[in-house]
Amino acid sequence: MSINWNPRELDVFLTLAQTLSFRRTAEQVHLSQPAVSSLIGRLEEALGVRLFDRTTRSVQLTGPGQVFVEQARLLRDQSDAAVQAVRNVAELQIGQVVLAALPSLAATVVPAAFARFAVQFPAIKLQVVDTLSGPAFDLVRAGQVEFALTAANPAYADLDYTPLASDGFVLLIPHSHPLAASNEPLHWADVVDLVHISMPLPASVRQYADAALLSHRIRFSPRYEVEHLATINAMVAAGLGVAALPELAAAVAPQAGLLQRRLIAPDMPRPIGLVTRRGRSLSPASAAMVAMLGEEVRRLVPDRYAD
Amino acid sequence: MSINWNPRELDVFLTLAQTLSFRRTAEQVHLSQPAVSSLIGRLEEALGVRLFDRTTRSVQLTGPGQVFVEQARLLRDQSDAAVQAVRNVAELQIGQVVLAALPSLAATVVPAAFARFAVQFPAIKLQVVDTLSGPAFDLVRAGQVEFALTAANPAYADLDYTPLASDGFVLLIPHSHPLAASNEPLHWADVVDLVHISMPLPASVRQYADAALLSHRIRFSPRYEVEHLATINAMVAAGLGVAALPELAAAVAPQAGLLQRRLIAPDMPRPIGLVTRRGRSLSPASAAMVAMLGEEVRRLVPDRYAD
DNA sequence: GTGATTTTTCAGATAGACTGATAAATAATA
DNA sequence: TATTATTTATCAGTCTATCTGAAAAATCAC
Repeated sequence: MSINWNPRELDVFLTLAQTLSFRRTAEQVHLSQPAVSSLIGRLEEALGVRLFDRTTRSVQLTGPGQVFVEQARLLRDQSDAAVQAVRNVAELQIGQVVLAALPSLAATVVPAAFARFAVQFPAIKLQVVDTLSGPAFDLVRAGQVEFALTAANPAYADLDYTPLASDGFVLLIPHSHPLAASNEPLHWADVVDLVHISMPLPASVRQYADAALLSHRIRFSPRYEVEHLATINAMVAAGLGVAALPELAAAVAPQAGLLQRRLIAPDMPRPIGLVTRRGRSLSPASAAMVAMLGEEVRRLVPDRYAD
Repeated sequence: MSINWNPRELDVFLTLAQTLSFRRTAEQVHLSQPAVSSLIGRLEEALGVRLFDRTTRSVQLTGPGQVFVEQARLLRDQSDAAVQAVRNVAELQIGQVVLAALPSLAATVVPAAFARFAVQFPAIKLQVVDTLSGPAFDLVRAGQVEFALTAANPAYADLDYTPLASDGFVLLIPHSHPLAASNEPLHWADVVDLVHISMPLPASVRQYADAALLSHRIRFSPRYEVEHLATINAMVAAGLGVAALPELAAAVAPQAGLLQRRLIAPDMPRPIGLVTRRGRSLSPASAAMVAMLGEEVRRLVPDRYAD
């Protein structure tokens, strides 16, 4: 049924249909004249139909030949369109990026990266799913997002994980605070007894901190508990107390008049990285987005613990 | 820009996209497995895009690969449609026949042939242009009809002419007429003095007869002149006289009770044949129609003068 | 680590397409 | 009518692209 032509053959056929001369066609398509003869002959044999009435002095399209001219034009256009469609994906002229990210990342590096990406590739649709670490892995595995920006999780060994940065704890203090004098890392033990402002217990940030500190036998009891990071920042700036937060959370609602000092002993780095389906390459659009996200993450949270 | 794919390659690609296994694809398309590998590799290189993410344990379509699946399906369908369209013309599933014919032929052999043709090839459109000999040649030359069924004309040497039959004169007589006794050809000289019924002078049939007889010094003066062949037949049948008509004209309105005897001395055969553009093959539909017309002509008017 | 399965790589074989030369056909010209 | 110019078809030889079979490399399961 199907014939084994290729676009080049169609091109030669269409050129002949236009010039009605084997010799001139041969010149135009950069083939010898016998090659054009046999190519048309093959096409006719494959179709089982004579496409040209020809003598040594005249070449004319037959009825079936005229029909095939229309069909060949359609085929050539379709062929070019197919290549173009694939190239468009490859060249970021079309496509989409769908990713999952932790709330703190979705509120910091993701908007920054999206803004830069949209300028460079305006035709790509962008979508971020704001979710916790566990569901982020599930979304990647189910193929609902192409990749996730989240904390490492050894429970999901069937997915690929590429570390980008480490999210350590910092102590948020006002400029005027005595601890603002130095830049050295602080020890938890030296600051737990200060007046702390934190989020309510159910918040993942708080869970994470409490659990980690507990394993180091440090009791952490903040005096103020407020719902929003912006409120914490404002209260710290107002001098009501200090706040121990993951670096990324501290960056969510930046405010003037605040300083950060790293908290160690224990150092509780949370490795932030890229989660993808194993053995599945990213779309060109996603690959470009990953590159930008990486830059933004490193700008905000230097990976002090890398290798 | 354009890639040198062919339908077979697309087929292999689509099979691989479905099976997601090089080995099984190779089996299905009857190729060795390395051949499938290199074929996909060539396709990827030509497109400049990776179509499959593959390890030795898994094969998955990439984003661009998915786009190309849709495009390849469209291309394959288009390719099949192209072949089908051409074959439909060739196999008389679609198409048209447009021919010119002399009035006497358009009223006799053409309807008979059309009737048979329409039964065998119901999808072909049929059209006949009822015209005189000169315009018939012009219509063929201008390409407005594909061929013409008409009398030979040496003035149009640039067109091909294929003789089919000869239209000689017959004398139409009633059964009861004394001349009905024999079947031998009659001599014009023996019948010009009978009571003749004919058409008016402007009619081509009459012009043709008068001119030919004049060149043989035979004076022809019919007593009755009527407009329609059917009327002539009826009058002859009623015993009002006889009628000298071309064989084909006599066949236009056949009537019971009439006999024909050939008229000779002079014998005035008008060669009836097929006129086509030189070096231009007929469409399959027209070729089939020509065959049927030939049969009908020969059935009605045996070519006594052929070769 | 071992074995089973699958894809990739490689070397050799082959079919099909291209080239150049030549033949055949046709129309114009003498 | 013969000759010439031009064009397409045919043919033999060469070459390239693709195929096959064997072996290597990679990956997962046990």
